[in-house]
Amino acid sequence: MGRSPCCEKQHTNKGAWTKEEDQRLINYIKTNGEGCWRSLPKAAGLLRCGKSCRLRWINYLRPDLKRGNFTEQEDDLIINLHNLLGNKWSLIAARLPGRTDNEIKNYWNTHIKRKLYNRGVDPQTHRPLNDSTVSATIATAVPPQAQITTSHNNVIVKDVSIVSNNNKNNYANTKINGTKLVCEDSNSNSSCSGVSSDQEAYQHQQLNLDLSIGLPSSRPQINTDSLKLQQPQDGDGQQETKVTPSHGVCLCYSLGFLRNQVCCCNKDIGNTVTTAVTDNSMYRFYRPLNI
DNA sequence: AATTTATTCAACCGCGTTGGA
DNA sequence: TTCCAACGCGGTTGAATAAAT
Repeated sequence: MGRSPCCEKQHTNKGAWTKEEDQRLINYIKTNGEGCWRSLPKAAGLLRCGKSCRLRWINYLRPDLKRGNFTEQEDDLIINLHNLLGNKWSLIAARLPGRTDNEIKNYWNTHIKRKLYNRGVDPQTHRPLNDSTVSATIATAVPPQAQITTSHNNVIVKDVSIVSNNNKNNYANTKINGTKLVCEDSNSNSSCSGVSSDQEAYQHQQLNLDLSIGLPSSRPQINTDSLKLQQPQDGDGQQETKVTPSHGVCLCYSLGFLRNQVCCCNKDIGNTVTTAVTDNSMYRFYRPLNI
């Protein structure tokens, strides 16, 4: 059994694309537009698998691609977005015009990982390499796809917006900093509420959480020059690297049912995770950026 | 100059998701 | 509701190139 192959393998080319193949693909897409990748190779006269054509176009031939080295600003943005999203390369790429998910993924693996290691930061967790203090209690209480990080005394649960079940009865039932959040289907006139409870275990039902991430509309862009790198020397000769952002950065996790919400917060919130309920049953979580 | 090792990145592969029949 | 083709994503591979010996 198993999945059938995406195309006939016997009569397809593999490996590097030739200039002629590139030109055929460009010409075809210019005339007919993107899409219907399965039938494209035959229509374009290419002995390639549809997937291969799609990848070649998206990662290399698209006219809006930016070529050349990544800038420092792009580096910082990638690091920040990865901190938020994890290895969601397509989501990260969506915030970097002209860059592809594949390009960013490669760049991450070859450059940024090393850069972060040199800073003493674990590229997966974005925490200091010698910091292993994650609350075991909370760690067992969040869905497997969520990411947990700590910032000072706060536990930050990220990436809880993976599952979406539109128009069904949905329950988001999770616990952050001892506050259990319940979000129910807006179609049934219910709303989100925060219920303090340190005792209740997480019960992961079906999440219906929209994640929107954006810099606050009324704030200036992050000045990366203001991120101060400190390397205090402790008694054992071990070094601990801390990066102290001079501003908190607003990261809005919108849990609810309205899409395309734009962050509207404009308050400095220091180093704590705070929550607020908006009038459209949205929860927003703010945290300072911690590189 | 030749060989080995490391690095980069385009391309592939497999799997999860989506949407139409 | 179920099935399945197509799409899209993330992890991995391997050829090409650069750097080191």
